[in-house]
Amino acid sequence: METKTVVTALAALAQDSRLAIFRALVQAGPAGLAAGRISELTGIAPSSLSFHLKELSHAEMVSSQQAGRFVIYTANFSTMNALLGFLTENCCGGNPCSPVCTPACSTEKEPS
Amino acid sequence: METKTVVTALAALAQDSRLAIFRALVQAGPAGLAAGRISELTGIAPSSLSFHLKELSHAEMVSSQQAGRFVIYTANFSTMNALLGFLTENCCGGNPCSPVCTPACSTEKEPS
DNA sequence: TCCATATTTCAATGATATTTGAATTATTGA
DNA sequence: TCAATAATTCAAATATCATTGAAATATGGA
Repeated sequence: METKTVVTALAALAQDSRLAIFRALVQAGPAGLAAGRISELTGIAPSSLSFHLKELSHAEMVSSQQAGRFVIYTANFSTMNALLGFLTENCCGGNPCSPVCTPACSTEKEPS
Repeated sequence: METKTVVTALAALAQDSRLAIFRALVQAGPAGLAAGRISELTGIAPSSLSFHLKELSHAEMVSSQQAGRFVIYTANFSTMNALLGFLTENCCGGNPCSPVCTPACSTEKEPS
């Protein structure tokens, strides 16, 4: 993972609303959540939510797919794990560090 | 670790200059680096560096100590580990996908 | 003491981020 | 088709962040 990508991913998570969104999606698992449901769960206004989801998408922290009238968002576990990998290697190097989930959390589909 | 603290820590690392500073300090290990040395290594101007070091300090990602004319900065590994702990917990904890957590780093240093 | 070095602070500027509400696009069902 | 629902886009306002250079603080050595 390049540092530019890492900074983008970190910045995506380094914000109250977006961390809340991402956590909700992680909890929801591979099934994901519709945008409106995320709005309900987090109390973020739709237009603001759209803005943040776009940020998270751009950072490839979440994926989305249209389902009828709904847009379903899912946490992108592979990016999350790559980020964790980078942080563990580069920011924990040569020091005692905690166990990390290596591949784990595989999503059903991988839109690329 | 509270989410407010997490956001602060993530925001501290979510910036080119600060990620570079932090990585340099991680590489330097417990001995740390003087501010001027960090400036040399990263090419960040002193006043800008001070600003970023303050951000990192405020997020408790680095610690500092006066040593004569120099101020020595060191990476704060405990905060980093706490951050990784939070992120892995939220990545793999209590969600539908069965987590398979394995220790990513042994006690010995591995060449990367 | 005086001067050079190391670092921080400050104010000003420019650049990004965030939120809001209104307007827009797209889909479903009657 | 029309009306209702789901979500996004847009522009404007506000807030926060990052960089710069000059000035200030502090330490060590001649």
